[in-house]
Amino acid sequence: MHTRRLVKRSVIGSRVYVPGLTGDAAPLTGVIQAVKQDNRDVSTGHRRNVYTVLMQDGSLKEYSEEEIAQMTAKAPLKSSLKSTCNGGQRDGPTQGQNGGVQRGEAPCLSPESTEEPRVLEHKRTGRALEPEKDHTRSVSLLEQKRKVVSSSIDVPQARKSEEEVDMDKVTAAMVLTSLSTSPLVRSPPVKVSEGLNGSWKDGGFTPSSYSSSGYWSWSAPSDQSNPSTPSPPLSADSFKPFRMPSLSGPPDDNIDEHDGNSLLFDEPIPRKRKNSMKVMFKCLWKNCGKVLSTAAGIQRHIRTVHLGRNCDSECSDEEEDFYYTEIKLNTDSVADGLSSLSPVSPSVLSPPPGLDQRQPDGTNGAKSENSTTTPLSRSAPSALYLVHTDHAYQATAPVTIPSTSSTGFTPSSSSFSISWQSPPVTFTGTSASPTHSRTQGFGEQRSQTIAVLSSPPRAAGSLSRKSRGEGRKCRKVYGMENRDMWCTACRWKKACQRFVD
DNA sequence: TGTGCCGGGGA
DNA sequence: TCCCCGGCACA
Repeated sequence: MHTRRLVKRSVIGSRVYVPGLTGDAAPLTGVIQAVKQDNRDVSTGHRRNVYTVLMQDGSLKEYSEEEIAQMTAKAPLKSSLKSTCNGGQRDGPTQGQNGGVQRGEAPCLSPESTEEPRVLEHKRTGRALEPEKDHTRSVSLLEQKRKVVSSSIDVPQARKSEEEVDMDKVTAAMVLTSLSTSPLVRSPPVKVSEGLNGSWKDGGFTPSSYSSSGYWSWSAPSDQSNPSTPSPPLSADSFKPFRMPSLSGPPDDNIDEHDGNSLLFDEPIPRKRKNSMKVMFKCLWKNCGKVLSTAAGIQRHIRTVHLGRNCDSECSDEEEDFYYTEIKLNTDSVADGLSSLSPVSPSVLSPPPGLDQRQPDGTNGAKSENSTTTPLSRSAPSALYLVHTDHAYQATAPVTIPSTSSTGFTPSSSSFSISWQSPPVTFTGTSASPTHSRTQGFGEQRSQTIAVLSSPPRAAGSLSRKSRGEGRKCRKVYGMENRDMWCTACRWKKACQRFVD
C-alpha cells in the first residue's frame, strides 16, 4: 500500500534561478512551469530534466537541470528552488521501496531543506503527481488538465481535510484489497519482477496524474492487472492473453472477462441451490439488455456505451450500478460459452452515487475525458421483469414502483410497473440498485426484495428472503403442539398464508 | 438459537 | 398435487 504511494512532489511553481541572457551574468528568476525529461542525453545515459521556466518577462524558456542547478548554486540569495526530493511533510515517509528510482531522479536541485511558506503554497497548489516514468508528458499539461477537471466536476474540497485523508487512505486500502482479490485484477503473464522493480505503472497501476493531493487512484483498466498487487494463485484457465486496454473500442466485448474467477474469490460463492445458477449482469439501459458475466464488465459497458465515458474503472463513480442488474440464469439454458459464473462482486451491492459513496480519489482521476457528459441527466433505463413464483400460494400482484428517485435515477416514465408472472424460463434477478420507495400493500411484504428497483419478488439467493415480519405466524400462534391448526403453508414450511404481514 | 420459508423430493 | 424436510437467512 505504502509502496504505491509514490508521492513525488513537483517543482512546478517553484522559483528558480536561470541563466541570464548574457550567459553567466546576473541570474534571472523564473517559475517552473513544466518539467520534462529528456532522454536524449545519451552520453551519460542519464535522464535529464528539462524545466520550462516562466520568466519574469512572461516568456517561457527551457533550461536543463544543470543550468538551473548551477545558477541556483551561484545565486546570492537562498534559492527558492525546492526540489521534490523527500521534502514532503506528509508523504515523505510513504515513499516505499519503489521510491528509490523515483527519488533518484527527482530534480533535487536545491541543497536547502527549509522551505519558504510561499514555496510551500506553490507545492500545495501546483503539485502534480507525475510519475517519473511518464516523462513524455508535460506537467503543465497535466496541471492544465487537472484544472479543467476540477472546474467541471464537482470535487468536494472538503477532502483536503486530514480526516478525509485518513478516510481516503482507509478507503484506498479497502479498494486495493478488493482489487487484489477481485476478478478485476488478474495477473497477466507479466513478470512479477517487472512489476516490483520497475514502474508499477507499466503493470497497470498508476497513480492518477490528476491527483494533486497525494491520493492515488487507479488509472489502468480494470482488466489490466497490477503485478505488484499480491494475487491469489491463479488457476491455469485463469490465464488469458493479456489484453491491452481498449480505449477506443467498445469495451463490452468482455463477456468472458472473468471466467474462472470464482476460484479466485475469497468471498463465499453466492449461495446456490442444487440447480446451478449463473450470475449474470444485465444492462438495464433502454433497448440494450446486454448481458455480461461480470459486474465489472457491465459497469464498463454502461460507462462507455451508455454514459459515454472513455475512462475505465478508475473513474467509476458507482453510477453504473444503477443501470444494470444482477440476474441469475439457469445454467441449463445458458450458452455454454459462459462456462463459469462470477460471484457477486461486493461493488454490485454498493450504494448509489450520491450516497456518500466515495472512491479513493479515483473519481476525479480521469473525468475530464467526458466532463461535458452529465449521465444523471440521461434517460435511465427502465425495466420490466417477468418473475416467476413457483408456489401458487405466494402472492402475485403487479407492483408499481413510483419514480421517486432522489439520486438521479429517472426512468423515462413517471412510473413503471413490474408484473409478477410466470415466465417460462428461470430468470430471477436481484438488483444492485439503491432502495427506492415502492407502493406498499400487496400480500406478502417482500420489502427487502422489492425495495430495490427492478427486483423480482424472489431473487434466488440471499437477497430474496423477505424480512422477517413481526406478524404472527401459525407456529407462534398455535404452537408446535397445535400444528394441525396451522395453515397449510406453515405446515409445509412455506410462507404463511394465514398471517400474512 | 429460534423462526420463516425456499427449494427439492418423495408419495 | 400433497406433503415433508434440509438448509439457509435473519433476528
